[in-house]
Amino acid sequence: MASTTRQRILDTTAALFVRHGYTGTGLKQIVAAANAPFGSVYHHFPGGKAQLGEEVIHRSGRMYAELVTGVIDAAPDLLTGIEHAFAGAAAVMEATDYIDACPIATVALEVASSNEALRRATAEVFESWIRLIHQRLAGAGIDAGQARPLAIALIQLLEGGFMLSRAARSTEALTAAGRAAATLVAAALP
Amino acid sequence: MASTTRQRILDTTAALFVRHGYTGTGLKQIVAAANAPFGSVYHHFPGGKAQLGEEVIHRSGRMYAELVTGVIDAAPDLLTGIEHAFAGAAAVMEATDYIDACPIATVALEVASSNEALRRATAEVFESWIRLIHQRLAGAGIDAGQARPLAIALIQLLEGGFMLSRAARSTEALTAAGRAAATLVAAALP
DNA sequence: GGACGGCTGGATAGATCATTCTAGCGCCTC
DNA sequence: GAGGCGCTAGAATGATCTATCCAGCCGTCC
Repeated sequence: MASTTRQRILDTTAALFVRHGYTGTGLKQIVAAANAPFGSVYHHFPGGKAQLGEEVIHRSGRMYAELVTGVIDAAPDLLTGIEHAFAGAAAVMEATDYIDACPIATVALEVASSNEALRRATAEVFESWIRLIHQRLAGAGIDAGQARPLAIALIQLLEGGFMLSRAARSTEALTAAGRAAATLVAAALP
Repeated sequence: MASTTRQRILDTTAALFVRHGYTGTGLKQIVAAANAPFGSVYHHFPGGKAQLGEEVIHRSGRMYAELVTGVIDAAPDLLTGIEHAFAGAAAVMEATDYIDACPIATVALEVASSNEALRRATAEVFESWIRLIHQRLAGAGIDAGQARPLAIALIQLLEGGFMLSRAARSTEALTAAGRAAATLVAAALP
């Protein structure tokens, strides 16, 4: 029972969403990759692909938040923590052949104008990320008025960095994003 | 002959790509929206959906570059030009019910790991944008070593701003992106 | 005027999509 | 040991997808 069928479906779907997005990922493809029976999808997710997608978005959002905040909190100070996060993202991208980027970005853009439930799910994930970064910025002494827009900008740099890095198959964009992020944080620090 | 069938197909496909992405847009959907005969798609684009997609990416990339550089160059100085670009993007988003964002971002993420030809097309568009912004930064006196990574960061802020704005259906993210962009440019200016 | 070719209009094929349904396996409880 | 139920397994369905193919329209050029 190391992994239940349900968990395997969730994990596999998350991985396929990163590569091919929501509409580009088929249910048959999911069960084949997860070594799961087809019927189990509709047993565990009666709402079908939409419900599965929603759970994957929330789950991936939570897991990625833990990963990034873990990196930031492990650093001696906030600025180096931010730098580590971007450097780590670049390293993972290179190591995974420019596949393992943001787990929900592709889906977020795809569903923003076509699926209200999924759009809301991605919005909730982004908002939770903003809050987590905001906390850390405020904790480092950045004043309230600046902290939230700065948190948003940092996430945007990361997302944009993933986008350009994947397209160009190069870490240059993420390196540039990390540099810009460090500049912004350093300027806001008291 | 105000618009040829071929142009109408290209325009309509571009609009649908923004909303639903590459895999989410069907050929039948395109010809229906473009009021074009089905056979014309394969007459004008013998390579099928892939060729059509590639042309749309390059075409949209060129048009959007003209739009943004037009806004920047019309401003009295670079810094206000950048600010106008972000403010304009936010205004367009709000006016179009959070649909008209970056014309190639959705497709770029979708095809990055699944369609090499299209991935390369998006990479070429991003690279051309980087060069256009780079020129203007260098022209304003920002030194060569800083100008390129800064150009990349600005594009990333815009792309990330679009992503978060569309998801949240709010201009907050684009406003924050514009503020961060202005901070970065101001810090780099001599 | 007749022929040719670019373009249109749509039927058709073959694959794949999400979804539903039915049957049966295996474990847990009484 | 018997009954019930969570879960598995896959067939069947109808819609939709890309792509091919062919017949006909219409302007242009011989």
